[in-house]
Amino acid sequence: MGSTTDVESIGGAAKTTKGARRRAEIMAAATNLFRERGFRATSLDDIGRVAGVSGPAIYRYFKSKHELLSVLTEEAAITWRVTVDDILDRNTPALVTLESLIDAAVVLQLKSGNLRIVYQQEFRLLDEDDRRRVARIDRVTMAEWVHLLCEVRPGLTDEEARAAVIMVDGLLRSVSAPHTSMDRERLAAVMKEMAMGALMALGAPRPVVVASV
Amino acid sequence: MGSTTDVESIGGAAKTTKGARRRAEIMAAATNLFRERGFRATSLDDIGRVAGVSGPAIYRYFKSKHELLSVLTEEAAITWRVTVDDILDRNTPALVTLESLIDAAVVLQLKSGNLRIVYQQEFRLLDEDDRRRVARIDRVTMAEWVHLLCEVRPGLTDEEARAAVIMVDGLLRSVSAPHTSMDRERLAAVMKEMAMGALMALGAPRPVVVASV
DNA sequence: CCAATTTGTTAATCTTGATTAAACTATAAG
DNA sequence: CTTATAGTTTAATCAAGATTAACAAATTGG
Repeated sequence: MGSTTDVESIGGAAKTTKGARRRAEIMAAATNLFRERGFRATSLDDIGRVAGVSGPAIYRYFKSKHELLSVLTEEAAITWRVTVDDILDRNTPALVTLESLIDAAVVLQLKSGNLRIVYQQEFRLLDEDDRRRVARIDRVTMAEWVHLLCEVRPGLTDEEARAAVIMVDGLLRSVSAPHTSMDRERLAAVMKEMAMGALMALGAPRPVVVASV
Repeated sequence: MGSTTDVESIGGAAKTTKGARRRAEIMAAATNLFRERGFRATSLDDIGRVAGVSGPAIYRYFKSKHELLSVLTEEAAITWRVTVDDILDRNTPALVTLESLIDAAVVLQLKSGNLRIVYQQEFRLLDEDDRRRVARIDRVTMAEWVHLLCEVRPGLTDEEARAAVIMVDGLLRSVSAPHTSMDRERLAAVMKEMAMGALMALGAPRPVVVASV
């Protein structure tokens, strides 16, 4: 299946480099529009218009509007999964690993926040099969997080750790860079502080603050 | 404004008690369906079916499907605003007030999580006017939070505090009770710990944990 | 019990938007 | 230059679903 192609098609056309570029444009346009208006409120014509192509041309790249969504969500899930695996492979001490995960989550959120939000908000619209496939990817990622968190905060039950991970995910996901005038660095720092703060506060005695700044 | 009516109509029919009950059923059905499938993916027939009435009957209570959404989101915004105002009126010390706010947010999330999520996810589908109206309510609530947080964590800029509030909101909102097997009490405790932990970690020296449990 | 009003129902409309068809252009291999 | 193949376009389809219309049941004040 390998070739001179830039981006291997996950499930569409795009053999040539130009085709791959066009495909990417469509995905980018779709991501932003889905984010702004939602999947059902976005028409293929809308997507085409933004991607600089009009309407049904999208069918050259995706079997259906639905598949477009499916590819996007799968991409989001895989990206995150790969990132997590990568960090876990480093075999650093648990706390360090946890920090790395949060750093990575922050970076990803600031870089591809739109995709992540589309993933979260439109997941429910996937059909049974797609949902199952994507959920399977996520399940593994979640299990890793839970395991790690239980190591760092012994005393947490699995259920509690799972809830905690969901909440930290929600915390980070609620940030969209364009919404603030803060510079990226500062925003990233705040995100990390809060995420770590939330996790470390868990099941611990109320931490003693030595001094306030 | 009080009367023999159960629920004051914000903008529809429902003069009689029975009418009010029916109206409430429709709103409840809509809330749950919007939450599960999203506004556009939910048809009026779907809503009617769940509310025990069929299809276009809903027009007796709401001018349009759109108004139904608008009423729901406004209700969510107002409920939260009233709760916040109530707590602020107590004039307790800043830190206590902050804790009370979080307690209230947790309770509200566990009681009306669906409505809150619909509010967040479908806000973007409101038309200009509705959006503005609801946003105005929210702006005030947000300002109060930011003010309070700046008092508790001096050194934070307004922008930072605003981002922090958004993140804590995201943290809490990501919890849906049915998703976990934990009992309510425990879940609420975890939510509070994490929310407070996230906020208190902000702009503070890394807190020193005296002992882990 | 009766006319007015409120609630509902089912059978049209009408629009929007996904998907297909049919026909056309660019382009790369020969 | 010629042809097969991508890549596109515009003009049909077709279905779903929000409104509306035209009626019917029921509730209410008298």
